[in-house]
Amino acid sequence: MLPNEAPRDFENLKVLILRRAPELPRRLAQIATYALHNPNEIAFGTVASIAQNAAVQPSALIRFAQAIGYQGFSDLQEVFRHRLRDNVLSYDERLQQLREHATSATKSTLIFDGFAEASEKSIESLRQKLDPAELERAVAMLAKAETIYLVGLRRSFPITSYMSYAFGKLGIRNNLVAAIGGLAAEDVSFATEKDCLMAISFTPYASETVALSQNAAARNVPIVAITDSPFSPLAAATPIWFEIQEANFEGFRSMAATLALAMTLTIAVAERRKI
Amino acid sequence: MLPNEAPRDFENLKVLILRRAPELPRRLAQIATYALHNPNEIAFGTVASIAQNAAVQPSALIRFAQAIGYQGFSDLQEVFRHRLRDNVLSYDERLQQLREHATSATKSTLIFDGFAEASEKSIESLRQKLDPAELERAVAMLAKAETIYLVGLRRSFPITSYMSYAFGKLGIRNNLVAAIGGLAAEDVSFATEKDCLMAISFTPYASETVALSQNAAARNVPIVAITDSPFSPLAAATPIWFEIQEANFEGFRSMAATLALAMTLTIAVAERRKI
DNA sequence: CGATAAACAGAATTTTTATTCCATTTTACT
DNA sequence: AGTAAAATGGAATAAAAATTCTGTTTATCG
Repeated sequence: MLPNEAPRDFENLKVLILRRAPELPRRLAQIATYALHNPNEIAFGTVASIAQNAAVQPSALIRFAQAIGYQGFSDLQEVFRHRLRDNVLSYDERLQQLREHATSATKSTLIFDGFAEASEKSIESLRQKLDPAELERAVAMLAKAETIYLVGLRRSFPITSYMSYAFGKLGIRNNLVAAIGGLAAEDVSFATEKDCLMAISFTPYASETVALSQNAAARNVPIVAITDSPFSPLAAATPIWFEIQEANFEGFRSMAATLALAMTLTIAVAERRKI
Repeated sequence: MLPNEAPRDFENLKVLILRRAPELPRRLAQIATYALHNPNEIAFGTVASIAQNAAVQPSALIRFAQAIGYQGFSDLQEVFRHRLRDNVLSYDERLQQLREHATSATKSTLIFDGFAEASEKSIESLRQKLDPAELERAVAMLAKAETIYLVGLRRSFPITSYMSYAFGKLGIRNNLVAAIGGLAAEDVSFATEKDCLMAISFTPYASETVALSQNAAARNVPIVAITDSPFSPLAAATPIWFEIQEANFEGFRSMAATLALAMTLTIAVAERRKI
């Protein structure tokens, strides 16, 4: 072992682990991966608890620590703890710090800060406005559906595609309506009163989304909508809808709040179904 | 002592300590002050070390913890530690907190709160870790590309599809690689050294994404990657990559930080091109 | 394919750490 | 000021945790 192994700060430790990992035995390499993935777990856990979570023997943790140059696991753990000791501030403290500093060096980080802040604002604002009763009704309606049809184009497509992925994972039948070659209309025409349509659209409202929703509404297909204004054509056509006003940065709207709501609906529906 | 003392979250604990401090015996009040001033010390120290720093006897710490309603010092310490973990409060903890506050809420809003919190934490954590120089390099590389190839499957697909939409709006030539019918490989095989590949993948890494990236790397196509660990196969194959560890709620990872970074890259590239 | 060394799991042991107990001091009250 | 109750310090004990050790398995090399 070379001199000056066993760094006392986290950054160098990370480098060390990365460098040594490939040449470590299987089980120890597994621990290396786990450690970088779950630094907080290492910082707070006990040898026994970490061993359990990482699916290794307690003794392997000590061997790992010693293999990369520490005296024992506790010695290594110190470094993980140290990182949290001075660095991590509470939320409020961090936000505070940010406003005071605003030391974004480059143009790119300015942009990132802008989006980060827009995201946080959007989520905070939705959190305050979101009506629990409305949410419950939407969840109930979606949970009852045989098939959930997901309609969202352009800006909204990432959201519906996420929902489709998550519903799929959760074993909930869904149909991601993709407007390729104008076939969208046919997809949705299969929807019945026993299904449910989830429509997402923001200004300027994509005409297909609006048309599909109105068509579905006319055929008594239940609809849940996410949109950005009570004047949206989606709101007009739909008894259950959520208003989300995303904060924007330089004209580019965040999507954080919409995404959070989409995830909520997805999981809540799955939970509801389980009962 | 009223029922339901002993909060499990730091915010309420702070309130409790402040409320009880005036009526506590001298030595215990001293500990109360010390605890509020040195939360990290409480979180990481041992009874003996904290006692020394706070100039009290070890037993006083246990008495303090019990006096404000905890079973022992370790029980109290848990709360101080929890604050530093980036784990979002779980269901149970939220329900608990709710009972303490006597606020009415539905299951769905609990889920929403969970995702909102996870999103905020993820973004904050990325904000701290994001390296401006790395970001600049990524932007420069993407800005130079004739065509930007976007690769991301499953969980990552919403992100790449958003980027594709935004790039399109901004008049930046891009190619959203969709792995439909195994055609993805052909798409990317057109990429040359003058283009750039943007690859996004998280555990468990989609094999197509990894294969495409490696293939592109072998042909000297510049690559920018977003992934969740230095051990990720994407990190190995790529000189420029970003590590994002999204906080999760009940096992479902937020995507807020990834999305914010994606938006940043998109806009920053457009800005760079304008010059 | 067999021998040797490395890696490993799990139990045993040692060390560290939290908690309890009790004698002494301080405080509050008459 | 005297007494009872509460608070405190510090040692003793109990609990928990880290580390070491040993027999067994797995990999490596001839």
